[in-house]
Amino acid sequence: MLRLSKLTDYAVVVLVRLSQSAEVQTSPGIAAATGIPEPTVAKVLKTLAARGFVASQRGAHGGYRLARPLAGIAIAEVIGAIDGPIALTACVDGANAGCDVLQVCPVRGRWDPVNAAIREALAAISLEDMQLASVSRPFHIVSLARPAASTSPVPVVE
Amino acid sequence: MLRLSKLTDYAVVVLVRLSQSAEVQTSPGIAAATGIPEPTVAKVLKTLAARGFVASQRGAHGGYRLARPLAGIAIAEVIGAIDGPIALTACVDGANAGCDVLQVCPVRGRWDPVNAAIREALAAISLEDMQLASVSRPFHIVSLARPAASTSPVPVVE
DNA sequence: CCAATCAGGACTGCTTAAGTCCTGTTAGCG
DNA sequence: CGCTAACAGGACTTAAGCAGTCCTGATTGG
Repeated sequence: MLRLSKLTDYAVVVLVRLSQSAEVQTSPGIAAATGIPEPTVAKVLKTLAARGFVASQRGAHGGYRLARPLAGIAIAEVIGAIDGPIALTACVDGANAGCDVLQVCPVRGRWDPVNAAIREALAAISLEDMQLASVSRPFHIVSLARPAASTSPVPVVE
Repeated sequence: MLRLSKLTDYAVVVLVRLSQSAEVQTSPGIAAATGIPEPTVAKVLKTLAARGFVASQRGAHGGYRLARPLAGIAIAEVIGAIDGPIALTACVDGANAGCDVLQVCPVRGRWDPVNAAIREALAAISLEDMQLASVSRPFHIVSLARPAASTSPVPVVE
């Protein structure tokens, strides 16, 4: 499915949430605001803090705040921080030892341009872009992969 | 990791292999040539046949052959056929009912431009492109995600 | 008629991510 | 000075998805 991990999705949600206030916010507070389970929020925030996306304040009345503006954070960075390097197959990134079909694989290493293309596409979109899209447009998911199956009525929030 | 399923990787290998001969090729033969386990090759081929990428000939002396030229097959198509639609998160493609944080999620549906960007990138690369790259360039995997950690000595094939 | 081959599905084991919990450290406040 | 609120960091458990295998049936050439 070319699936992204949920943690990365959560990270984006949390970062956008943090951007909505200059004050420090606690992980329980963010959990309540986003609906994401508190331990999971804490886990994501710790990772984000370790990677320098957010700054933490320990002790009573502590919490987290953004360390960098949303506009300066590319999706690719968040994915790289949470999910690891962007690489579609295990063949790349030097871990070739585990590939049994290496000797005869006709496309080995050829995913590189594909990976590069995806990386570029993800580097060109910042979190602010996603947030702006959220404001300017309502919620429509048609014209994507599937021809708008629309199984369930989607509640549009303006 | 933004990982692609192995089956998709296999599908690409198998398709490229099929392109190297106009004759029908049996799944055991392809398995032997590619190093991929035979049942897995058969599984991939069945899917590819169902999606119209390859044509099958049943009975004795049967086998598979390409139904379309490599140049006309985009990576995105193969991924879509094997892995399902290209969508990074479960929020898209109409399956919104399962998202618990839907009501408060500030970026819901905002992955759409990201998905679209990736889809475009993958639609622009054909299997022939990957094959050509394989011919024109040797095997070097550096200058990718990681700064060439080179934990294990990678055998460079010139 | 027999053997080779594809078609299609069901089933199982494994890998990996998601989620939870525990312990330690830091900082404000009474 | 002690208590409490909050982050830091890791270990652990569970669950889901996928890879891989196998079985039965249908088709076709010799």
